[in-house]
Amino acid sequence: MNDHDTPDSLLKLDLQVCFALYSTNLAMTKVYRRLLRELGLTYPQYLVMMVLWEEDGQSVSEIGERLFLDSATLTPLLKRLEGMGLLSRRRAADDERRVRVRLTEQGRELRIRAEAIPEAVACASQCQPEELMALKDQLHALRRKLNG
Amino acid sequence: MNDHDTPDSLLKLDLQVCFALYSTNLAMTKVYRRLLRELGLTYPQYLVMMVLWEEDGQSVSEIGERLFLDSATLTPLLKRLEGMGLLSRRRAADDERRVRVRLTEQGRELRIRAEAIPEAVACASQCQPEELMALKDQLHALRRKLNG
DNA sequence: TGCTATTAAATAGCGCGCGATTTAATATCG
DNA sequence: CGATATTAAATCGCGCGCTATTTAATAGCA
Repeated sequence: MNDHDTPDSLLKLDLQVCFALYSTNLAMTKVYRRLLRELGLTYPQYLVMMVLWEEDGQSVSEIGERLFLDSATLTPLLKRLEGMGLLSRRRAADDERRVRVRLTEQGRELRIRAEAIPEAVACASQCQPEELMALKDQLHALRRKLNG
Repeated sequence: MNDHDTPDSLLKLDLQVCFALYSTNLAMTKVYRRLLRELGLTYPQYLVMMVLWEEDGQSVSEIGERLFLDSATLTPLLKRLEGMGLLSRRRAADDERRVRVRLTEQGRELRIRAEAIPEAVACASQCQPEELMALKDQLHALRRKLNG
């Protein structure tokens, strides 16, 4: 039975979109898991490292704004990265509520090894750049609407 | 700096797609969480219920194939749904390795209350049906490539 | 100044998702 | 038949992601 044949096609359609989002995200995470294993990182940890590679010394909430995550998720994650020797966490001198997160030398060096990851993921996706660009834009638009 | 200005634009582009997928999925889950709270379900539990509403009496691995999940995820989840009185789990008589999952009367009845969910999600997404359809197809295509 | 409100981060508890392993039942083959 | 291989589900341990709450520091204001 096709969606268009049912009176509630709109309802079923969006369900399929949400499940497509959910299951594709699982598939994407699996690809990253395999690639990131040799770096010793999970995908969320990799995202945090990328945020810091782009701009070091951000606070927990600044990182959270970039990644749409809060301190309940980030604090334990950052502690694990700290335990691996990739970064340091210290209260800011001017405002001791804030915790500044700084890369260690080892954390900065990891970037070089991580630069092979995107190409490997692109290879696994086997998509044309235009497709990926279009998909990205649609996802961003949907995210904005869902968050707003 | 625009992606097109850098020599590694392809690499950055796909990163953005993966993060878009990740963060949009988080946003989608948040919307569902609020809507599903009154039903007492999480989004993965809701997915399992939908699979069973569509065809009752499936085994754990059959449910898993539909949802791209394995028994390590499903067994505890199904036990929770069983504890809520929504379904029963029993070893199949003809092959005692398999566990048949059946909806209870209460589980079947929940479907009526759940029918309001898709419309509410569609409303939150504020997208045109054509957009959602296009997005769904692109996600399915990407998922197939990532899984394959 | 001193009081309250707000903010940042941390914590506790729960439910996924999964890699790895275990247990038990069935299938296969000599 | 019996030994081995395969399969289905369960189990264990870990890392998110989140709600709700707590702790501590700063802001705002009489």
